[in-house]
Amino acid sequence: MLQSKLFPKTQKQAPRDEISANAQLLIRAGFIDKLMAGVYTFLPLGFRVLKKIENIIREEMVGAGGQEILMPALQPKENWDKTGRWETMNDLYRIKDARDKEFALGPTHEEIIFPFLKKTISSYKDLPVYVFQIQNKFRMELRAKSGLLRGREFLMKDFYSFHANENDRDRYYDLMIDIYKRVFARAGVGKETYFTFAPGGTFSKYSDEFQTVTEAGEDVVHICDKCRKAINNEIFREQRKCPQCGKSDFRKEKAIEVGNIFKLKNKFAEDFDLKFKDKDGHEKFVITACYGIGLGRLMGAVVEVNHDDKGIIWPEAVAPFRIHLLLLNNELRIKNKADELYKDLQKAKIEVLYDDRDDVSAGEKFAEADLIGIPYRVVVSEKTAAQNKLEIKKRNEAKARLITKKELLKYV
RNA sequence: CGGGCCGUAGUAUACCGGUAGUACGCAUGCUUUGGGAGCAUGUAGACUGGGUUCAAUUCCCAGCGGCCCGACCA
Repeated sequence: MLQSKLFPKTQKQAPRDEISANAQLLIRAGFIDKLMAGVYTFLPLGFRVLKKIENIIREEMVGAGGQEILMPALQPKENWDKTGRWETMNDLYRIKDARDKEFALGPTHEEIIFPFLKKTISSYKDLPVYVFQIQNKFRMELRAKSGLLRGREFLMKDFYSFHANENDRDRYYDLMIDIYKRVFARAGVGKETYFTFAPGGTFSKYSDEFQTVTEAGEDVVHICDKCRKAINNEIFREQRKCPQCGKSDFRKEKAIEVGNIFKLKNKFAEDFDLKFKDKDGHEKFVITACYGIGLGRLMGAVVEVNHDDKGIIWPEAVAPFRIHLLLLNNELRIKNKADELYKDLQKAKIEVLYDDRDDVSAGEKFAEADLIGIPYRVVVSEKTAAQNKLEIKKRNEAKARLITKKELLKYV
Protein backbone atom coordinates (compact mmCIF):
# COMPACT_ATOMS: atom_id res chain seq x y z
CA MET A 1 0.00 0.00 0.00
CA LEU A 2 1.28 3.41 -0.95
CA GLN A 3 0.98 5.83 1.93
CA SER A 4 0.43 8.66 -0.53
CA LYS A 5 -2.89 6.97 -1.29
CA LEU A 6 -3.77 5.94 2.25
CA PHE A 7 -6.96 7.39 3.60
CA PRO A 8 -7.28 9.29 5.86
CA LYS A 9 -4.39 11.38 7.14
CA THR A 10 -3.18 11.19 10.72
CA GLN A 11 -3.82 13.93 13.24
CA LYS A 12 -1.32 15.59 15.51
CA GLN A 13 -3.79 16.20 18.26
CA ALA A 14 -6.23 13.80 19.82
CA PRO A 15 -9.79 14.95 20.31
CA ARG A 16 -9.82 16.79 23.61
CA ASP A 17 -12.44 14.71 25.35
CA GLU A 18 -11.03 11.27 24.66
CA ILE A 19 -9.04 10.02 27.65
CA SER A 20 -8.42 6.35 26.94
CA ALA A 21 -5.22 5.47 25.11
CA ASN A 22 -6.99 3.25 22.60
CA ALA A 23 -9.42 6.00 21.59
CA GLN A 24 -6.75 8.70 21.39
CA LEU A 25 -4.23 6.68 19.45
CA LEU A 26 -6.60 4.87 17.13
CA ILE A 27 -8.38 8.11 16.22
CA ARG A 28 -5.17 10.12 15.81
CA ALA A 29 -3.52 7.45 13.71
CA GLY A 30 -6.57 7.13 11.48
CA PHE A 31 -7.65 3.60 12.39
CA ILE A 32 -11.16 4.51 13.46
CA ASP A 33 -13.61 7.39 13.39
CA LYS A 34 -16.25 8.00 16.01
CA LEU A 35 -19.75 8.50 14.66
CA MET A 36 -21.28 8.79 18.13
CA ALA A 37 -20.56 7.47 21.58
CA GLY A 38 -19.81 3.78 21.30
CA VAL A 39 -20.22 3.60 17.52
CA TYR A 40 -17.22 3.65 15.22
CA THR A 41 -16.25 3.44 11.58
CA PHE A 42 -13.25 1.23 10.93
CA LEU A 43 -11.02 2.98 8.42
CA PRO A 44 -8.55 1.16 6.14
CA LEU A 45 -5.84 0.70 8.76
CA GLY A 46 -8.30 -0.21 11.51
CA PHE A 47 -10.22 -2.52 9.23
CA ARG A 48 -7.04 -4.43 8.45
CA VAL A 49 -6.38 -4.93 12.16
CA LEU A 50 -9.96 -5.99 12.77
CA LYS A 51 -9.70 -8.52 9.94
CA LYS A 52 -6.47 -9.91 11.37
CA ILE A 53 -8.16 -10.41 14.71
CA GLU A 54 -11.20 -11.87 13.02
CA ASN A 55 -9.10 -14.35 11.08
CA ILE A 56 -7.23 -15.51 14.17
CA ILE A 57 -10.52 -16.11 15.93
CA ARG A 58 -12.05 -17.80 12.89
CA GLU A 59 -9.08 -20.14 12.52
CA GLU A 60 -9.27 -21.17 16.14
CA MET A 61 -13.04 -21.64 16.12
CA VAL A 62 -12.88 -23.74 12.98
CA GLY A 63 -10.03 -25.66 14.59
CA ALA A 64 -12.38 -26.42 17.47
CA GLY A 65 -14.90 -27.89 15.04
CA GLY A 66 -17.03 -24.76 14.81
CA GLN A 67 -19.05 -24.15 11.66
CA GLU A 68 -19.50 -20.54 10.70
CA ILE A 69 -22.93 -19.12 10.07
CA LEU A 70 -24.44 -15.63 9.93
CA MET A 71 -27.60 -14.81 11.84
CA PRO A 72 -29.73 -11.68 11.42
CA ALA A 73 -29.36 -8.60 13.57
CA LEU A 74 -33.01 -7.74 12.96
CA GLN A 75 -35.09 -10.10 15.08
CA PRO A 76 -38.80 -10.56 15.78
CA LYS A 77 -40.09 -9.56 19.20
CA GLU A 78 -41.83 -12.94 19.61
CA ASN A 79 -38.53 -14.74 20.11
CA TRP A 80 -37.61 -12.34 22.87
CA ASP A 81 -41.02 -12.67 24.49
CA LYS A 82 -40.46 -16.41 24.73
CA THR A 83 -37.41 -15.96 26.94
CA GLY A 84 -38.82 -12.94 28.75
CA ARG A 85 -35.84 -10.89 27.78
CA TRP A 86 -37.95 -8.39 25.82
CA GLU A 87 -38.96 -7.10 29.25
CA THR A 88 -35.91 -7.86 31.36
CA MET A 89 -32.91 -7.00 29.23
CA ASN A 90 -32.06 -3.38 29.96
CA ASP A 91 -29.73 -2.80 27.08
CA LEU A 92 -31.90 -4.36 24.38
CA TYR A 93 -32.60 -2.09 21.42
CA ARG A 94 -36.32 -2.32 20.77
CA ILE A 95 -37.44 -0.80 17.50
CA LYS A 96 -40.72 -0.30 15.68
CA ASP A 97 -41.26 -0.19 11.97
CA ALA A 98 -43.81 1.92 10.10
CA ARG A 99 -46.51 -0.71 10.73
CA ASP A 100 -45.81 -0.53 14.46
CA LYS A 101 -44.40 -4.02 14.39
CA GLU A 102 -41.69 -4.48 17.01
CA PHE A 103 -38.22 -5.91 16.60
CA ALA A 104 -35.05 -6.34 18.58
CA LEU A 105 -31.61 -5.49 17.29
CA GLY A 106 -29.65 -8.54 18.35
CA PRO A 107 -27.43 -8.08 21.42
CA THR A 108 -26.73 -11.84 21.42
CA HIS A 109 -28.29 -14.73 19.54
CA GLU A 110 -29.66 -17.39 21.86
CA GLU A 111 -33.15 -16.30 20.79
CA ILE A 112 -32.29 -17.13 17.18
CA ILE A 113 -30.05 -20.16 17.36
CA PHE A 114 -32.20 -22.14 19.80
CA PRO A 115 -35.40 -22.07 17.73
CA PHE A 116 -33.37 -22.89 14.66
CA LEU A 117 -31.82 -25.92 16.34
CA LYS A 118 -35.31 -26.97 17.38
CA LYS A 119 -36.10 -27.43 13.69
CA THR A 120 -33.09 -29.60 13.03
CA ILE A 121 -32.29 -31.62 16.17
CA SER A 122 -34.30 -34.68 17.03
CA SER A 123 -31.90 -37.48 17.95
CA TYR A 124 -28.74 -37.93 20.00
CA LYS A 125 -27.21 -38.72 16.61
CA ASP A 126 -27.67 -35.09 15.63
CA LEU A 127 -25.42 -33.94 18.46
CA PRO A 128 -23.06 -32.36 19.21
CA VAL A 129 -23.44 -29.19 17.13
CA TYR A 130 -20.88 -26.40 17.15
CA VAL A 131 -21.80 -23.16 15.40
CA PHE A 132 -20.47 -19.64 15.54
CA GLN A 133 -20.77 -16.31 13.83
CA ILE A 134 -18.86 -13.05 13.68
CA GLN A 135 -21.44 -10.33 13.51
CA ASN A 136 -22.39 -6.88 14.73
CA LYS A 137 -24.16 -6.76 18.05
CA PHE A 138 -26.28 -3.92 19.41
CA ARG A 139 -26.50 -3.01 23.06
CA MET A 140 -28.04 0.16 24.39
CA GLU A 141 -25.23 1.04 26.73
CA LEU A 142 -26.28 3.95 28.90
CA ARG A 143 -22.68 4.83 29.14
CA ALA A 144 -20.58 3.84 26.18
CA LYS A 145 -16.99 4.59 27.10
CA SER A 146 -13.27 4.21 26.67
CA GLY A 147 -13.07 4.11 22.89
CA LEU A 148 -13.51 0.59 21.62
CA LEU A 149 -13.78 -0.92 25.08
CA ARG A 150 -17.51 -0.43 25.54
CA GLY A 151 -19.60 0.15 22.46
CA ARG A 152 -23.22 0.18 21.41
CA GLU A 153 -22.63 -1.49 18.08
CA PHE A 154 -19.69 -3.84 17.99
CA LEU A 155 -18.38 -6.87 16.20
CA MET A 156 -18.60 -10.00 18.28
CA LYS A 157 -17.85 -13.64 17.81
CA ASP A 158 -20.52 -15.77 19.44
CA PHE A 159 -20.16 -19.52 19.52
CA TYR A 160 -22.80 -21.97 20.70
CA SER A 161 -22.26 -25.64 21.49
CA PHE A 162 -25.08 -28.19 21.85
CA HIS A 163 -24.58 -31.55 23.51
CA ALA A 164 -26.42 -34.71 24.48
CA ASN A 165 -25.11 -34.71 28.03
CA GLU A 166 -23.19 -32.69 30.57
CA ASN A 167 -20.03 -34.77 30.34
CA ASP A 168 -19.69 -34.07 26.68
CA ARG A 169 -20.47 -30.39 27.20
CA ASP A 170 -17.96 -30.07 30.06
CA ARG A 171 -15.24 -31.79 28.07
CA TYR A 172 -15.82 -29.43 25.17
CA TYR A 173 -15.98 -26.41 27.46
CA ASP A 174 -12.55 -27.24 28.83
CA LEU A 175 -11.19 -27.56 25.34
CA MET A 176 -12.59 -24.14 24.51
CA ILE A 177 -10.78 -22.62 27.47
CA ASP A 178 -7.48 -23.62 25.90
CA ILE A 179 -8.59 -22.36 22.53
CA TYR A 180 -9.47 -19.02 24.04
CA LYS A 181 -6.08 -18.77 25.70
CA ARG A 182 -4.52 -19.36 22.31
CA VAL A 183 -6.62 -16.65 20.66
CA PHE A 184 -5.50 -14.05 23.19
CA ALA A 185 -1.88 -15.17 23.01
CA ARG A 186 -1.94 -14.88 19.21
CA ALA A 187 -3.57 -11.45 19.40
CA GLY A 188 -0.68 -10.24 21.53
CA VAL A 189 -2.29 -9.97 24.96
CA GLY A 190 -1.50 -13.47 26.23
CA LYS A 191 0.78 -12.28 28.99
CA GLU A 192 -1.74 -9.79 30.36
CA THR A 193 -4.85 -11.94 30.00
CA TYR A 194 -6.08 -14.07 32.88
CA PHE A 195 -8.62 -16.86 33.01
CA THR A 196 -11.06 -15.52 35.54
CA PHE A 197 -13.69 -17.06 37.75
CA ALA A 198 -16.70 -14.78 37.45
CA PRO A 199 -20.35 -14.36 38.26
CA GLY A 200 -22.91 -15.71 35.84
CA GLY A 201 -26.17 -14.06 35.00
CA THR A 202 -29.77 -15.06 34.98
CA PHE A 203 -29.12 -18.48 33.58
CA SER A 204 -26.10 -19.83 35.38
CA LYS A 205 -24.48 -19.05 38.67
CA TYR A 206 -20.93 -18.68 37.47
CA SER A 207 -19.14 -18.00 34.23
CA ASP A 208 -15.55 -17.81 33.10
CA GLU A 209 -14.02 -14.63 31.79
CA PHE A 210 -10.81 -13.72 30.08
CA GLN A 211 -9.61 -10.50 31.64
CA THR A 212 -6.81 -8.41 30.19
CA VAL A 213 -5.06 -6.35 32.84
CA THR A 214 -4.99 -2.66 31.99
CA GLU A 215 -5.66 0.59 33.81
CA ALA A 216 -8.38 1.35 31.26
CA GLY A 217 -10.30 -1.74 32.33
CA GLU A 218 -13.61 -1.42 34.09
CA ASP A 219 -13.50 -4.63 36.10
CA VAL A 220 -11.41 -5.49 39.13
CA VAL A 221 -9.81 -8.91 39.37
CA HIS A 222 -7.76 -10.70 42.01
CA ILE A 223 -4.89 -12.57 40.41
CA CYS A 224 -3.13 -15.66 41.68
CA ASP A 225 0.22 -15.29 39.92
CA LYS A 226 1.24 -18.84 40.68
CA CYS A 227 -1.65 -20.32 38.71
CA ARG A 228 -2.28 -17.42 36.34
CA LYS A 229 -5.89 -17.54 37.45
CA ALA A 230 -8.02 -14.66 38.61
CA ILE A 231 -11.24 -14.09 40.49
CA ASN A 232 -13.60 -11.32 39.50
CA ASN A 233 -14.11 -8.80 42.28
CA GLU A 234 -17.88 -9.28 42.03
CA ILE A 235 -17.62 -12.75 43.54
CA PHE A 236 -14.41 -12.35 45.51
CA ARG A 237 -16.33 -12.31 48.78
CA GLU A 238 -17.66 -15.82 48.22
CA GLN A 239 -14.48 -17.13 46.63
CA ARG A 240 -11.45 -15.99 48.57
CA LYS A 241 -9.22 -18.89 47.61
CA CYS A 242 -7.64 -19.68 44.28
CA PRO A 243 -9.77 -22.41 42.67
CA GLN A 244 -6.54 -23.97 41.39
CA CYS A 245 -4.06 -23.99 44.29
CA GLY A 246 -6.30 -23.08 47.20
CA LYS A 247 -4.06 -20.27 48.38
CA SER A 248 -5.23 -16.72 48.91
CA ASP A 249 -2.26 -14.76 47.76
CA PHE A 250 -3.72 -12.28 45.30
CA ARG A 251 -2.70 -9.22 43.36
CA LYS A 252 -5.56 -6.80 42.71
CA GLU A 253 -5.73 -5.22 39.23
CA LYS A 254 -8.06 -3.40 36.90
CA ALA A 255 -8.90 -5.39 33.78
CA ILE A 256 -11.10 -5.47 30.71
CA GLU A 257 -13.21 -8.51 29.90
CA VAL A 258 -12.14 -9.58 26.40
CA GLY A 259 -13.90 -12.94 26.46
CA ASN A 260 -16.69 -14.62 28.38
CA ILE A 261 -17.79 -18.23 28.28
CA PHE A 262 -20.53 -19.93 30.22
CA LYS A 263 -22.40 -23.15 30.58
CA LEU A 264 -26.11 -22.61 30.18
CA LYS A 265 -28.64 -24.19 32.44
CA ASN A 266 -31.82 -25.40 30.80
CA LYS A 267 -33.27 -21.92 30.49
CA PHE A 268 -33.19 -21.55 26.70
CA ALA A 269 -33.70 -25.24 25.97
CA GLU A 270 -36.90 -25.07 28.01
CA ASP A 271 -38.09 -21.76 26.56
CA PHE A 272 -37.74 -23.10 23.04
CA ASP A 273 -38.45 -26.71 23.92
CA LEU A 274 -35.16 -27.88 22.48
CA LYS A 275 -35.18 -31.64 23.09
CA PHE A 276 -33.73 -34.75 21.50
CA LYS A 277 -34.41 -38.45 21.82
CA ASP A 278 -31.55 -40.19 23.59
CA LYS A 279 -30.30 -43.76 23.09
CA ASP A 280 -32.54 -44.90 25.90
CA GLY A 281 -35.61 -43.62 24.05
CA HIS A 282 -36.23 -40.78 26.50
CA GLU A 283 -36.69 -37.15 25.44
CA LYS A 284 -34.12 -34.91 27.05
CA PHE A 285 -33.18 -31.26 26.93
CA VAL A 286 -30.14 -30.41 24.87
CA ILE A 287 -27.18 -29.32 27.02
CA THR A 288 -25.52 -26.11 25.91
CA ALA A 289 -22.78 -23.56 26.38
CA CYS A 290 -21.94 -20.14 24.86
CA TYR A 291 -18.63 -18.55 24.11
CA GLY A 292 -18.13 -14.87 23.24
CA ILE A 293 -15.31 -12.56 22.20
CA GLY A 294 -15.70 -8.86 21.42
CA LEU A 295 -13.43 -8.15 18.47
CA GLY A 296 -13.36 -4.37 18.72
CA ARG A 297 -12.89 -4.56 22.44
CA LEU A 298 -10.00 -6.96 21.95
CA MET A 299 -8.48 -4.54 19.45
CA GLY A 300 -8.84 -1.74 22.01
CA ALA A 301 -7.29 -3.92 24.70
CA VAL A 302 -4.35 -4.72 22.42
CA VAL A 303 -3.69 -0.99 22.09
CA GLU A 304 -4.12 -0.35 25.80
CA VAL A 305 -1.49 -2.98 26.53
CA ASN A 306 0.85 -2.21 23.63
CA HIS A 307 1.65 1.49 23.27
CA ASP A 308 4.08 4.15 24.41
CA ASP A 309 4.04 7.94 24.47
CA LYS A 310 4.70 8.06 20.74
CA GLY A 311 2.00 5.72 19.56
CA ILE A 312 0.80 2.18 19.10
CA ILE A 313 3.12 -0.86 19.13
CA TRP A 314 1.17 -3.52 17.23
CA PRO A 315 1.91 -7.18 17.94
CA GLU A 316 2.99 -8.74 14.66
CA ALA A 317 -0.03 -11.00 14.25
CA VAL A 318 -2.57 -8.17 14.30
CA ALA A 319 -0.55 -5.30 12.81
CA PRO A 320 -2.15 -3.65 9.76
CA PHE A 321 1.13 -4.16 7.87
CA ARG A 322 4.35 -5.96 8.68
CA ILE A 323 6.79 -3.41 7.32
CA HIS A 324 6.60 0.35 7.17
CA LEU A 325 8.96 1.45 4.43
CA LEU A 326 10.06 5.09 4.66
CA LEU A 327 11.65 6.96 1.78
CA LEU A 328 13.51 9.97 3.13
CA ASN A 329 14.91 11.47 -0.01
CA ASN A 330 13.29 12.45 -3.25
CA GLU A 331 16.33 12.07 -5.48
CA LEU A 332 15.41 9.72 -8.27
CA ARG A 333 18.27 7.24 -7.74
CA ILE A 334 17.25 6.85 -4.10
CA LYS A 335 13.55 6.71 -4.81
CA ASN A 336 14.25 3.99 -7.36
CA LYS A 337 15.88 1.88 -4.67
CA ALA A 338 12.86 2.24 -2.41
CA ASP A 339 10.45 1.52 -5.26
CA GLU A 340 12.37 -1.61 -6.09
CA LEU A 341 12.41 -2.77 -2.48
CA TYR A 342 8.67 -2.13 -2.30
CA LYS A 343 8.12 -4.40 -5.29
CA ASP A 344 10.42 -7.09 -3.91
CA LEU A 345 8.58 -7.10 -0.60
CA GLN A 346 5.25 -7.39 -2.38
CA LYS A 347 6.59 -10.24 -4.46
CA ALA A 348 7.68 -11.95 -1.25
CA LYS A 349 4.07 -11.51 0.03
CA ILE A 350 5.18 -9.31 2.87
CA GLU A 351 2.58 -6.70 3.76
CA VAL A 352 4.17 -3.31 3.44
CA LEU A 353 3.04 0.26 3.84
CA TYR A 354 5.33 2.40 1.69
CA ASP A 355 5.67 6.04 2.69
CA ASP A 356 6.42 7.34 -0.79
CA ARG A 357 5.21 10.88 -0.15
CA ASP A 358 7.55 13.52 -1.54
CA ASP A 359 6.09 16.50 0.28
CA VAL A 360 6.49 15.29 3.85
CA SER A 361 9.54 15.92 6.02
CA ALA A 362 11.63 13.09 7.44
CA GLY A 363 10.66 14.02 10.97
CA GLU A 364 7.02 13.81 10.16
CA LYS A 365 7.44 10.41 8.56
CA PHE A 366 9.21 9.09 11.64
CA ALA A 367 6.62 10.54 13.98
CA GLU A 368 3.78 9.06 11.95
CA ALA A 369 5.47 5.69 11.73
CA ASP A 370 5.75 5.59 15.52
CA LEU A 371 2.11 6.63 15.87
CA ILE A 372 0.80 4.00 13.46
CA GLY A 373 2.97 1.37 15.10
CA ILE A 374 3.82 -1.12 12.35
CA PRO A 375 6.29 -3.70 13.76
CA TYR A 376 9.24 -3.18 11.37
CA ARG A 377 10.38 0.20 10.11
CA VAL A 378 12.66 0.15 7.10
CA VAL A 379 14.33 3.37 5.94
CA VAL A 380 15.76 4.15 2.53
CA SER A 381 17.71 7.41 2.46
CA GLU A 382 20.87 8.98 1.15
CA LYS A 383 22.72 7.53 4.13
CA THR A 384 21.58 3.95 3.53
CA ALA A 385 21.99 4.23 -0.22
CA ALA A 386 25.61 5.30 0.19
CA GLN A 387 26.34 1.97 1.86
CA ASN A 388 23.96 0.04 -0.37
CA LYS A 389 22.08 -1.09 2.71
CA LEU A 390 18.77 -0.52 4.47
CA GLU A 391 18.04 0.63 7.95
CA ILE A 392 15.73 -1.52 9.99
CA LYS A 393 14.23 -0.83 13.38
CA LYS A 394 11.61 -2.69 15.31
CA ARG A 395 8.87 -0.53 16.78
CA ASN A 396 9.41 -2.03 20.22
CA GLU A 397 13.17 -1.56 20.17
CA ALA A 398 15.17 1.63 20.45
CA LYS A 399 18.02 0.98 18.08
CA ALA A 400 18.13 0.79 14.33
CA ARG A 401 20.71 -1.15 12.36
CA LEU A 402 21.86 -1.48 8.77
CA ILE A 403 21.29 -4.65 6.82
CA THR A 404 21.34 -5.72 3.20
CA LYS A 405 18.19 -6.31 1.21
CA LYS A 406 18.88 -10.02 1.20
CA GLU A 407 19.14 -10.07 4.97
CA LEU A 408 15.94 -8.08 5.26
CA LEU A 409 13.95 -10.49 3.12
CA LYS A 410 15.19 -13.36 5.24
CA TYR A 411 14.69 -11.52 8.51
CA VAL A 412 11.04 -10.49 8.24
C1' C B 1 -30.24 6.34 34.77
C1' G B 2 -27.89 9.75 39.09
C1' G B 3 -23.57 13.16 39.72
C1' G B 4 -19.56 16.28 37.64
C1' C B 5 -17.20 18.87 33.68
C1' C B 6 -17.72 20.63 28.71
C1' G B 7 -19.88 22.30 23.53
C1' U B 8 -16.01 28.51 19.48
C1' A B 9 -12.87 26.90 11.93
C1' G B 10 -11.22 20.05 9.91
C1' U B 11 -8.25 19.64 14.94
C1' A B 12 -6.51 21.96 19.50
C1' U B 13 -7.37 26.39 22.05
C1' A B 14 -7.97 32.14 23.59
C1' C B 15 -10.73 36.36 24.61
C1' C B 16 -15.13 39.05 25.04
C1' G B 17 -22.34 41.89 26.69
C1' G B 18 -20.71 45.88 21.09
C1' U B 19 -15.67 44.13 14.27
C1' A B 20 -14.17 36.44 17.40
C1' G B 21 -7.79 35.93 18.00
C1' U B 22 -3.79 32.12 17.90
C1' A B 23 -1.50 27.31 16.50
C1' C B 24 -1.80 23.03 13.50
C1' G B 25 -4.34 21.63 9.06
C1' C B 26 -5.85 23.00 4.07
C1' A B 27 -4.64 26.10 -0.80
C1' U B 28 -0.76 28.77 -3.80
C1' G B 29 4.42 30.11 -4.40
C1' C B 30 9.54 29.80 -3.03
C1' U B 31 13.00 27.42 0.22
C1' U B 32 13.73 22.78 2.96
C1' U B 33 14.28 16.97 3.64
C1' G B 34 17.25 11.74 9.51
C1' G B 35 12.49 13.18 14.30
C1' G B 36 5.53 16.25 13.32
C1' A B 37 10.39 22.14 8.79
C1' G B 38 10.88 27.97 7.16
C1' C B 39 8.90 32.43 4.85
C1' A B 40 4.88 34.85 2.24
C1' U B 41 -0.19 35.17 0.74
C1' G B 42 -4.82 32.98 1.32
C1' U B 43 -8.96 29.66 3.46
C1' A B 44 -12.27 28.44 7.24
C1' G B 45 -15.70 29.05 13.12
C1' A B 46 -19.75 30.46 18.09
C1' C B 47 -24.62 22.92 18.82
C1' U B 48 -30.19 23.99 18.74
C1' G B 49 -34.37 26.57 20.76
C1' G B 50 -36.25 30.05 24.18
C1' G B 51 -35.37 34.16 27.75
C1' U B 52 -32.87 38.82 29.66
C1' U B 53 -30.82 43.17 26.96
C1' C B 54 -30.59 48.82 22.72
C1' A B 55 -27.17 44.71 21.62
C1' A B 56 -25.92 37.58 23.34
C1' U B 57 -20.85 33.62 20.85
C1' U B 58 -20.56 35.70 25.93
C1' C B 59 -25.55 35.94 31.10
C1' C B 60 -30.06 32.61 32.37
C1' C B 61 -33.30 28.25 31.13
C1' A B 62 -34.37 23.97 28.25
C1' G B 63 -33.08 20.47 24.62
C1' C B 64 -29.37 17.84 21.98
C1' G B 65 -24.36 16.04 21.96
C1' G B 66 -19.47 14.58 24.21
C1' C B 67 -16.12 12.95 28.11
C1' C B 68 -15.28 11.42 33.30
C1' C B 69 -17.20 9.10 38.17
C1' G B 70 -21.12 5.91 39.82
C1' A B 71 -25.22 2.50 38.83
C1' C B 72 -26.32 -1.10 35.03
C1' C B 73 -24.00 -4.97 31.94
C1' A B 74 -25.66 -13.49 29.18
